[in-house]
Amino acid sequence: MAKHLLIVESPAKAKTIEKILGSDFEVKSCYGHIRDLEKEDMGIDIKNGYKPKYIISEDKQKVVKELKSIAKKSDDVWLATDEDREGEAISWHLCEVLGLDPKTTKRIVFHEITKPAIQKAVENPRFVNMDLVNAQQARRILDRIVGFELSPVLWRKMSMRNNLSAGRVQSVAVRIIVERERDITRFKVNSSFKVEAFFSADDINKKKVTFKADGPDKISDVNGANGYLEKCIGAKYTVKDIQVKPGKKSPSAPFTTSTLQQEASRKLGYSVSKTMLLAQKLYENGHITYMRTDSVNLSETALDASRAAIISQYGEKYHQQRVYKTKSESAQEAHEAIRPTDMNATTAGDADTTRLYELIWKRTMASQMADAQLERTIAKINVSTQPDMLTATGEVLRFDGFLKVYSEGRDEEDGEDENGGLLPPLTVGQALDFQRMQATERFTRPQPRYTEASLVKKLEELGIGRPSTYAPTISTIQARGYVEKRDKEGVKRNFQVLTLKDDKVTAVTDSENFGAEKSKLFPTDLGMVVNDFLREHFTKVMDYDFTAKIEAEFDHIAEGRQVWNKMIDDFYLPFHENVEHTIETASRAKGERELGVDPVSGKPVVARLGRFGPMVQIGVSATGEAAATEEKPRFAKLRTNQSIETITLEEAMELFKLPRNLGVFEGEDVVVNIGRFGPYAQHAGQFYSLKKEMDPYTVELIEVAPLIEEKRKAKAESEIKVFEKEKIRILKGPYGPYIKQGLRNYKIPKEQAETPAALTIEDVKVIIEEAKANPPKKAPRGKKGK
DNA sequence: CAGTGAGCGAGCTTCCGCTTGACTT
Repeated sequence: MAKHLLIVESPAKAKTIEKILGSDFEVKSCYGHIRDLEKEDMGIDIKNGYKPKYIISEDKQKVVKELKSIAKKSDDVWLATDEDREGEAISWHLCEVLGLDPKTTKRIVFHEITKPAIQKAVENPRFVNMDLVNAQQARRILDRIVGFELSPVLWRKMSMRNNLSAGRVQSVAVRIIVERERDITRFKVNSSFKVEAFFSADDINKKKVTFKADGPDKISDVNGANGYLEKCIGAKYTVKDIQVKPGKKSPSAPFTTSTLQQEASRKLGYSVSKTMLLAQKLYENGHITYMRTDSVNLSETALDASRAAIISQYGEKYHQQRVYKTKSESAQEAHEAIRPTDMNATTAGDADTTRLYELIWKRTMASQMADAQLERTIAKINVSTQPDMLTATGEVLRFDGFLKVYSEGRDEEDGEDENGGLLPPLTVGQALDFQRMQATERFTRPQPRYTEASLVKKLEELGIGRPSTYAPTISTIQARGYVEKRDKEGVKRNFQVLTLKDDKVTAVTDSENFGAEKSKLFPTDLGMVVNDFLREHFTKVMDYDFTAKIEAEFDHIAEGRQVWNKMIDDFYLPFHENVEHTIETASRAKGERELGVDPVSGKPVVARLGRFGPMVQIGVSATGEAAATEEKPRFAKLRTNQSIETITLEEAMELFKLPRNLGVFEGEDVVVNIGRFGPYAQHAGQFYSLKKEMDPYTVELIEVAPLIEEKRKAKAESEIKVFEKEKIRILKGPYGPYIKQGLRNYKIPKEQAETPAALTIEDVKVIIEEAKANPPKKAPRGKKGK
């Protein structure tokens, strides 16, 4: 029997540490927080100094019971939760629950799971730091107050749905998305002309190659561009000056949670939650260190291992030991950076997991490798008819260094500044062989919409959220319907190109597809209306630096310079008064916007958020007695990519043209409309998707009728048996026969699936009953309890 | 993939951070 019980947060860590410590210690995990504020009355006794009321979380009952029984049998208990605010609080909660005295119970900390680190920790135990615990309690209580007081305000003041929420982190995340969207809407596109000249020259092997030189500053309009090219007709081009400058590139720091999510998104196209899921697997299988971290630090053992791997694979000159410092002020650095546990392992699990592992491996290697050495050549070219010179730039890699294994991906925001590759050898005074010059119209671009990963980057910069909450926060704002992840189709745009060749300037109009985006975050109308409401009434909490400000106060509490419930009191009194005042005075938020008047009836047309989502409306809703006499207003739902903020009167009027009744086919009306999945026709209770070339606004019955017949035929072929009265059908599916009742499908048990036509209605009912009795449970993420 | 859209009001919803399962197709 082990003498000491040592408790850590993560079970995967427990296993490793037990091996290191040997049989004197039994190492168990508590799986994170074991207690939380109860939900009734916010779990805070506000009148009594904000005394928190904790309960053991339902999903931790079992864990706590087990820890209690082992603790009883052990000589003593050691607390080895993470060394940060949350970890300290977990240790204190463990003391409370296991009946330990925080003043005497041994508390140890380490930042890496290596033998020397753990042994050193065991030799230097301390006790629970109550100041730090109080800082955590203040954090927890403030978040509960903000979340549980603001959300109910939304329930009362929003016209839509009832699972709305607001919080210190999520509401600011939504604000970031909303403001970027409005920047894009407001953005004024400017165009200008960029001049490029093409020359040919001999390369080192006396072969002719073409190289490019850039013209002077951008020219603002087509006349200017034309004038510039005209002036160059017949000009002589000579090399005036050549400069060669050395340069270097350095590797990035090893991965933190946030940078891993960004790179996996840019290079592998993984969503933030996919990255975390795969990283969790890698961690549990012992391939990488802990994946929720804000530290860029590598342990001594990791430095040694990567040095050995670099030297053996690439040689001594590729190695350069580096120590990185965290830029983020909010970092708590309880763990190491994310790195492989074994630098010699190359694969780990299935293809997707291995790709993520390789990314981590390469990034870790590169972080300990030498700089890449560059040589940049800048040649100035004189134009005999112009005062300004052209510039040709070339870049050559002299030593690849860390680029041998890894180069970091780039966000679109970083812009396009590609340098040409190699320039042919040039000498000062050399006359150049001119081929052509062209002035191309280019357009300014607004900032791109956020991806999940670039939103995480922004949140981290603002110090909002923690590594363990980035992925859940992004899920929450989508689940609440504030933000949508979707693609945007590009639009065709024309641009002009002027070309000077053979002493003649010619102009052509070319076209490009622009503005196409994939998997970007768009605010919904609900998101924008909620955001505006919160910004108007709760300015302080919605400030980008609100978190930073309160974090500074939590630090004061942690240093023992401030009393935690005094800090909460200072926040709560004005905040709560603001909540009460808003409930009393603010009107319901609808985001209403007048678009103009209906040209036919002369009635006003408005766009607003209705009870069932964004809509446009002709005419004003009348209430009371007037309602009986006045003509009712007409309503139309907005399409998926329309917004009440940007929809025009013309677009709104289009919406009222649908649904269209095309006439009668086989005794039933055919109605076309645009639904959630695109344009469709409805006939005799069935839905038929329209073909791409069919426009729901103009399509005629003659075109739609064959579609219905064709689909119906295909359907009949897949039908095995139909029970008309019960509206149940047995159908042929790709995985075998199945039963369809309304929208729901039921699998047919194996034995019966062989002769589906033999099934009676009684058999079918039994199958459905049984399927309903054992419903396939869907596990809602993060939901616990009933 | 419908239409619904005002207001009444029972009974519901909600936060952030720390950890993993246990579910199907």
